[in-house]
Amino acid sequence: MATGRTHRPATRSRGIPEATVARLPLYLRALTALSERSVPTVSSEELATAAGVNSAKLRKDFSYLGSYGTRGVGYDVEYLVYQISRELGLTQDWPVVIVGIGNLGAALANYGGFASRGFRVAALIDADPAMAGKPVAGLPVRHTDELEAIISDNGVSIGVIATPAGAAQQVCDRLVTAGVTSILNFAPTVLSVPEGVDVRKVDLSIELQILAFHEQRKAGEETAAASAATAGATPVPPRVARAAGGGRKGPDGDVPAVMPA
Amino acid sequence: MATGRTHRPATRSRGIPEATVARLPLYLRALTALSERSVPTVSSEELATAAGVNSAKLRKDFSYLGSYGTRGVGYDVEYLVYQISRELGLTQDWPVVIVGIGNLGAALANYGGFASRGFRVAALIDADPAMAGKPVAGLPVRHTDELEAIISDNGVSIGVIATPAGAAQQVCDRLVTAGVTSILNFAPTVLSVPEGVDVRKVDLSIELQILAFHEQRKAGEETAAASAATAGATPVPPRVARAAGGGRKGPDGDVPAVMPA
DNA sequence: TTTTGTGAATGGCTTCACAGCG
DNA sequence: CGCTGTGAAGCCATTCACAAAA
Repeated sequence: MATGRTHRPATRSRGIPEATVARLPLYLRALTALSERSVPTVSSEELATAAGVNSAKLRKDFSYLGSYGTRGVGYDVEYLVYQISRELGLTQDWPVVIVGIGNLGAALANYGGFASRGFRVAALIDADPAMAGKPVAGLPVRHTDELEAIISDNGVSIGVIATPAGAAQQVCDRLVTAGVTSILNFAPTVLSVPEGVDVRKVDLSIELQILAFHEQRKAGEETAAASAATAGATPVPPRVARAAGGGRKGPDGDVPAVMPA
Repeated sequence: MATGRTHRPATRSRGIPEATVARLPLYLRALTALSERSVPTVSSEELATAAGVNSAKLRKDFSYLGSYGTRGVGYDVEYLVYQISRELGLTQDWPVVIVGIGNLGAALANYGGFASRGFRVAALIDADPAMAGKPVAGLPVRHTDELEAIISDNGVSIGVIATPAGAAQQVCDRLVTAGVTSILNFAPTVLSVPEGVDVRKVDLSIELQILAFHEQRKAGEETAAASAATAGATPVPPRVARAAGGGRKGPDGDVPAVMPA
């Protein structure tokens, strides 16, 4: 429906696998902690434990960046911190805007993890005129009308969307038109963006749903048919146009196989 | 160091691939939207577009759940909503606790996406005595002392950690001891948990760092050596015990290759 | 001897392409 | 004839295991 490709075009980033890129911030965090304790060197085994991965994976990841270790010794902490920071682009200054200053937007504005990694909150933007001028996390909230000006004045290329779902696509379009090319989306919607724009999505309820899936599996081993037992407000299992017999059935045998009346 | 396995033991969930499980909530959201518009059936192509994936993947995902479609027609929206909800365990009621009622914790407590999907916030818990009793999102904040009692009184099996990093492991240990077996962690730390406990991690700054990586790649095509140009407060590139020559170099040729003095 | 760096083996996920069913 | 369901192929990521370097 919208413009061409959607949702992470996965631009095969020159050589470094996407999975490795996603782990670099993890390594960086562990290394920073070591650096603060003035630990000079670290082995792949130790660092892997601290980052919560296994050491073979870590060494392979680092091998994509270059040979930065010393055999028989390990990795120089400071040097690795620098190399990974540079690889991630954190030696630069990245101005970001946060759009949608509700509970979540305010939490993001106050989050210390941004500033400490080269991300500078250039502006907070909200559509509510009553919010305009009110200080949040030490910054005055600006009105949406100013969005385009703020983006171009500050050379912002990364935008964070924390609006309600209904407003997200519209905000996204304006951000992109104004020159933003990377978007972190907290709104529960799939955003359409033109080629060349990266979108990453964080969805709080999706994570919980994944946990619930596994949780259910754990419980399923004890209580036999626990499905409809616990709830007090489960809606009626909908009947549906669905033929009996034929293909494979649901994996657990307890498919209702409801027939139309 | 800590107890046995760490960070997502990836319990090969009987039949359904992890990647598929992670997409089910996405499909569910798209289907719910269709359901609200009273759309009776949907093709894999349409639904895939709405969910931001490609249609072959969607069909393969659904094939793990069973044959719920009708050839030549598509999928019955209501029926699929029910099947996916059931598969994810959302037909049950899941009481959750949120520990750490700072900015983020409050945002989570107010987030509507939980309640609408079977997750009921059973309690908000904070270590600050000054917070105790104060209402947040309509619930009184309880003190950490009551944590164990709250968990067992409400049969809570899912916990959300939104504390500062320093407190996270301790809170995690107490949650696990009290009976929680699934944890959603917003604190920027790797949590150690015993076998059988699932942990999922949401890290706001990691997502931004991944975006910065790609952003840097985009910019790199235009401005040649942009690395140290923009910043005004970049710390000194650390010198380090690193021999010249030998192995492969960094992928972009501009490795400083600093020598010890 | 210790620990890295990496080919080779393995396993999982995605995509293709089409048989089969309605 | 349209669209699902799915083997088969291809791709990407993880893990193994060891040669090479310090």
